[in-house]
Amino acid sequence: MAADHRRKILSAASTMLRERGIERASVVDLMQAAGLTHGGFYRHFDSKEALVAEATTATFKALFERLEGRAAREGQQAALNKYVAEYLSQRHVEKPEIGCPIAAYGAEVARESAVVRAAFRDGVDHLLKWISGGLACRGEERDEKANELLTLMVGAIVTARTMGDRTRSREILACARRRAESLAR
Amino acid sequence: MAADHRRKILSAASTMLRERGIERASVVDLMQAAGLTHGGFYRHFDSKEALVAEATTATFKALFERLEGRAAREGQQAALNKYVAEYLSQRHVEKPEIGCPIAAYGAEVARESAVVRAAFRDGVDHLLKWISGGLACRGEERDEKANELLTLMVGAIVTARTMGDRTRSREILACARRRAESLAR
DNA sequence: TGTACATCAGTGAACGCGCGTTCACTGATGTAC
DNA sequence: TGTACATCAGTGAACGCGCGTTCACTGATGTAC
Repeated sequence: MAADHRRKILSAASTMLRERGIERASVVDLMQAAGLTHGGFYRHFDSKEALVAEATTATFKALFERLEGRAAREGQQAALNKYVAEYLSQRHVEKPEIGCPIAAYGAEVARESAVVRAAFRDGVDHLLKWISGGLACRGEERDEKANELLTLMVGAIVTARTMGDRTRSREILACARRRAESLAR
Repeated sequence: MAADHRRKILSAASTMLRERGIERASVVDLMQAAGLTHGGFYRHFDSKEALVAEATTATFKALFERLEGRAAREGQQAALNKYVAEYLSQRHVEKPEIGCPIAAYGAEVARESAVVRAAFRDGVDHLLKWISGGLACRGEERDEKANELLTLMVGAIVTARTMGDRTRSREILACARRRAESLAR
């Protein structure tokens, strides 16, 4: 029961952090979204900061489970291509709450405590490794391409989200997709 | 005197917004940084929101003045190359307060009011046009390259800042720089 | 140029509000015999 | 299997704090004659 509630809080946090950012995701709202009252929060987590770190880890973990499941079924290259296509979509621009945490609150993380930054960094590291594993080439070039690809994807979503305008954000996505395809093939 | 103070508030806001993000840049701290007490704020601006919009416009304006000054002196292509080199530098990763507002608080802007989003969008639009003007190629390809270049730059800084680790952020910058050079030549 | 008055920038205390966090309490869960 | 007790998750009121904003007041600036 308690463990179940803990999972619910983490899941609500995972969503709300990406939707609202760290600062605007309050403990009260979070607990309400998990179907609880705010007082019980500290039975599960030492502080909001600790929750943010753990929820970030959980968000990345859920992503990797999806990615690795796909890779096992369809192969690494196909899984990477699907991930890139999903990432560079209008849907991702409009639904930060189910999307990439780097694009959603990466900029905020730089101003957070060491615990949060460490959780985030581990996620980014792992993601880079996974992307690298799905690329056709070998050696150093592979890591370089993975860096460029992630950079391009994050930048495209952040920039597209600032535009509001669908036409402009579609253009930005289309340009990123073109380059991503040439990197991933 | 009053106009001078107004300018000082805008300048302090321009810096502090990039350093701390929108939420964490409080009116009290802002006014103190401008050498004033917080009470007088509302003689100059209707609300914090109005200030954020105007400060964003001012930040972009200052950027364009620098860029266009350089372009007049050294030519558009040279000015673009210099801008890209400055942007994709370790210094930019470590000093958000004097850097690009898109990388610093672009992700936050998506959650702000229409006034703030409009100010931001105008800045991004203008920046894309300026980048496009500095590229060697012509026509549609030029706009596409400008989109990809800005996307790459924003993504590199956001991602590098989440890493904390200098070695990793340097790698990310180096990869982005390599691609940027091939786009800008 | 000098005087009288209106305007308005700036001060600092105060406002209500939402935040993260604490705490006394309730009641359910789980352990010991 | 049943009873007694300890543990602990969850509630909801309350805490101090910093936020954006307001306001009565002060004093400097600027205009009118």
